[in-house]
Amino acid sequence: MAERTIASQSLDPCPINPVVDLVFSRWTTPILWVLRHHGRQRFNQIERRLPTISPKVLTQRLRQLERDGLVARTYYAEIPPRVEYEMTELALSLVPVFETLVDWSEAHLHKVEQARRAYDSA
Amino acid sequence: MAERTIASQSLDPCPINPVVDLVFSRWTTPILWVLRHHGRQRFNQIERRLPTISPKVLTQRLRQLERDGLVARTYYAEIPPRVEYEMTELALSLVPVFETLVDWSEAHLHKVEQARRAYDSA
DNA sequence: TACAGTAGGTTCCTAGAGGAAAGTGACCTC
DNA sequence: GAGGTCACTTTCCTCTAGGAACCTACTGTA
Repeated sequence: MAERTIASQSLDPCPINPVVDLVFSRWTTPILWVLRHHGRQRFNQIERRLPTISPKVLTQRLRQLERDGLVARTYYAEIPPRVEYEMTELALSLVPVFETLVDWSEAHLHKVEQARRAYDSA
Repeated sequence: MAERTIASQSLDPCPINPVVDLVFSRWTTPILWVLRHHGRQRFNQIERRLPTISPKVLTQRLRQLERDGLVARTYYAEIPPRVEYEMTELALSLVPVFETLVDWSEAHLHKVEQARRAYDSA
């Protein structure tokens, strides 16, 4: 490992922080998961599939996902109004990321449980 | 996370939530990133590389990572005391996950910026 | 004598996320 | 005319993660 100056030490950002803020902030992965596995969904459909989310927070998250280009919102000016949400192509490009995480969970998550039990008993 | 019980699994089956809570909670990826790219590090070395973290929070995060089996802590009973932190094998198994995220960022993150500009100008 | 380095611990406090519950408006049903 | 549907919006409130500042014991150094 090469010598580094003090100045360069502080300039050492974690390059995955932006994508972590984007994809792994609260409720975003459950929402994307619902849209991925159930296709286009109306607001109340998503709400029913995520029983512990409040409508205020669901609205906030969907707006954020729409602004980030991960969710497409389609409004139908009917009475009563109808709104449908679906994943964009950009969000679909995240599917391999999610699959990597699922694979890691299946292979290694039990070791985390083991480590916690060992730590707590010591 | 406490509500993620058997009952909610049928309605809320996002299987990556546990690993998200584990790996992508605040400060954990920057800490792991520092350990990955600079090897074993002492407490103050990590602190200097993450200029905006407070010592209290750094202690909390390191304890949590140690409990989860992602970081190994070695204490040397010298005067003044010396403590070194390093990634465990379990944490090293996450490296492909991080690389997947880096790849996605390089390929797609600029589209998020575009989407935000388009949304904000509309 | 005074101070710095070491790895944190402790106390106090605040900003902000997020939950609960009620409201909105236009229409349809009973 | 009372209530339901839909997609939110608004208001109020609580909880907690996290920041700031200070403290610990011990020694080497100026």
